[in-house]
Amino acid sequence: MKGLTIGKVAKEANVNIETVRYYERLGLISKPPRTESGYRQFPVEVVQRIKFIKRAQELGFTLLEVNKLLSVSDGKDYDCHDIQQFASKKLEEIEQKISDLEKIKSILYDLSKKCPGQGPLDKCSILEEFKEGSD
Amino acid sequence: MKGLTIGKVAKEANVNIETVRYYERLGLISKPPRTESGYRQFPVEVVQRIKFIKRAQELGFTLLEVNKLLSVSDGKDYDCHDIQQFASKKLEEIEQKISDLEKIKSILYDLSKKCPGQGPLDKCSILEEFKEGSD
DNA sequence: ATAAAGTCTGTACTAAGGTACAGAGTCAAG
DNA sequence: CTTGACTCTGTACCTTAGTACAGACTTTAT
Repeated sequence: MKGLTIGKVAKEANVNIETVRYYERLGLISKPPRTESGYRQFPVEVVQRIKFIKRAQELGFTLLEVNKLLSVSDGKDYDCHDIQQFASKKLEEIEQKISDLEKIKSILYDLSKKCPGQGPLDKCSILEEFKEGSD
Repeated sequence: MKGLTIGKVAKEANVNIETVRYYERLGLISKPPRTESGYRQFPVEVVQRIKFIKRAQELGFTLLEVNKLLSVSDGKDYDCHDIQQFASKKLEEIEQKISDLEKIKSILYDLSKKCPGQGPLDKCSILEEFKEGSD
């Protein structure tokens, strides 16, 4: 068979078959051609695309946002102004995310450092660090 | 009234009143004392805590994960081994998140750079960059 | 002292992101 | 040439994270 069956795609991308169909419905991946009998024939790239989607989700982007990200990347019908706007907004968000993650990182670091020394470790408030900049 | 009413907390933390109650139910914030008549009296710190929760969510942590993060930070019933494990697992995840975010960042950067020069910008695939390391 | 605004509990609803069938047809291996 | 593994569509269901009342009580502002 030409192209990948849905089962292969799902397996390669580490997702449920239904998830693939779901993404197709949402337009996150494009409708693949079908065989005579109606079986989907996916191009191999779709696996990469699904992995990207999953990853972006774990980074806190919604499927809608991922969709836009991908559409722009696909060169879909957006004008330059639109893309500039979108990119710079996302960039800001990402900067903030990175900086907050760095904070959490250093907190966790402290936390685990305090640990082997025993004690109730009650003064390691994660919140202290977040007094500024989280809002 | 001693402490903050639920309405004040919600307003300060920029969330719905119901969300505050919801978090209380889940144990993300502890049950506050009540007035004679049953009104909640929240300590001011709760606002900070809720902001932290919201922020962590935007970074892709589930409420369950946030709960653990906070419990550990609160010095709750975990032994050192537990905390070490947890912290190092989370640290790894965070490192990965940061590195993926950096990737997306540079992609967006490229995207917006290509833009003013017009053209269909069809070769800026976000996916190319994700071939390795996303899984 | 009375209205408006706030709060209480409990239950029900929503939206996002899937997941799980049922019932029917298709493909591939022995 | 049949049996088991796949796939199809469609609908229903699930979890997470809230949100929205209803009906009753409390506080506050005038």
